[in-house]
Amino acid sequence: MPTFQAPRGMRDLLPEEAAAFDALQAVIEARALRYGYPRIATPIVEDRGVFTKSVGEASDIVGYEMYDVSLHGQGGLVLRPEGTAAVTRAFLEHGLHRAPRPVRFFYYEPMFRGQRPQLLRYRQFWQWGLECFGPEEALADVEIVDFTARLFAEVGLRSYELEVNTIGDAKCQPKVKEALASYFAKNRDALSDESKERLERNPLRILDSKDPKDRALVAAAPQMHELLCAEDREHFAQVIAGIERLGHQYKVSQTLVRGLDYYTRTVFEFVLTDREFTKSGDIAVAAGGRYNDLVQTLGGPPVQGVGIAGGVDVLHAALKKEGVRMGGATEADVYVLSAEKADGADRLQIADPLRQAGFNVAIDYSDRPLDKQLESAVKHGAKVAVIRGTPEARGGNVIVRDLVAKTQRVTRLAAVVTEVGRHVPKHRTPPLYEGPSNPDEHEPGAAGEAPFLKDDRD
RNA sequence: GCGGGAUUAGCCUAGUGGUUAAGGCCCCAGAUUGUGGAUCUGGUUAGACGGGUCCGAUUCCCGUAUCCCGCCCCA
Repeated sequence: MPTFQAPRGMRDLLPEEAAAFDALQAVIEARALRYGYPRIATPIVEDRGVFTKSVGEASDIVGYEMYDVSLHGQGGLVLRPEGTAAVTRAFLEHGLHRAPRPVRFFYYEPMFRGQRPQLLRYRQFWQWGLECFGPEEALADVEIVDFTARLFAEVGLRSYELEVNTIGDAKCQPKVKEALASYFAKNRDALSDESKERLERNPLRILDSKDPKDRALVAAAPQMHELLCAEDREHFAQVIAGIERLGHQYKVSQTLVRGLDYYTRTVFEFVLTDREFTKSGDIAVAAGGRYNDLVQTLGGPPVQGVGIAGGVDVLHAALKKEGVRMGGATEADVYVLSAEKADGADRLQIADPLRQAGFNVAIDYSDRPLDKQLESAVKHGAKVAVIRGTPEARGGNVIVRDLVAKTQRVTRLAAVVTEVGRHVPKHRTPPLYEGPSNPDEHEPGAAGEAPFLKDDRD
């Protein structure tokens, strides 16, 4: 029995799953770049205040879901429970509120919340996210929804639906809360105990209560959109028009509110609809919204923003359920074996040019009989065995054996790379630098277009 | 954080208040002085952890841990 185990709600990603997470990151990050959202990485640990100020003192995340971090008894630090506030902190710390707007970020990072683990709810979980600082235009909200819908289409997620709503801005939200609070206060006795508390803390949250008692009251409550200002309604109308124009399926839910205090106006959730995931209530695969006051809340100038966060663990599970394959091979294509004992250096020497050439090559370290080594190579998923040390594989020759076709040929050492290449693919090493090519190399008219137009003012 | 269920080897499953806890898969080795996934034989590995009841517990009870379900909340 293991003496240690991973902490509650935290798990290991074994190679296959880790590869899937890497693949998801690559796809999401590439798309983010295509939308103009470069990656930012912030520390896993942040000042507690970053979240208490932004997410809301009264929210559960801040209340009791944050992990304290201390060094030599010096506290005040927490494991970040979400990305938006952390990215906003970085945005301000580096003076990026003075950078050309909008300022856009993508992130893909683990988050930590001390919540009770449940289906697809972990204490350490991965989120991808987008943050856009600057624009007040509804277009930015629409683009983020568009990003997510097209991302899900690209990776093959089908069973989800999109819900959108608006909850008003700083001027308006207090009025909405007040109106709802007074309505629910009048019917206080009919509310669930939970909602009686919510009445004090955040009456908006009563709207998405699951309790049947509350739901009846909510159904008869004043409609959110009737309580909002004209500007909020207009902004929301533009969001809806944009989503519609792009042909994305959506549903307006006037009871959709979010648990984080910083949201203003637009809020949205992408919720899984597969039965396996709806058994236990809604599971969001991505959610976000507009946060027009967050930057100010954290001590910056008035800069509006909008963003989204998606659960990688959730997305991974949903895609798996839909039969989508993710991640590259985790096993070497080529195995180097030998019938000779204690010739490890020779095996490494054979492997080296193959590796240089881009093949994934593993070595059998043992002096076991050749049949054992072959069996082991097959069990490790190898497609090709390179065998040395047999009578025919001497004097500068090795055997290259196709383990799938069960055919082989004796090959000169100098030709091993070529021969192996007939059976398994080479893998490209990602470039260390992927910048613009030398502009001087560009030849005007090379693609058939006319040479650069001359500017008459010159 | 609150409530309910579960926990037998690396994995899946059986069984029992009483001597060496069973089987399958996996893993290791041998049959096969060396070309594989089969077969046969052998081997390693277990009742989450800590208490209690009892002559004796893996089996009954309690606590703790983890997982699952519901609530809260949320990606």
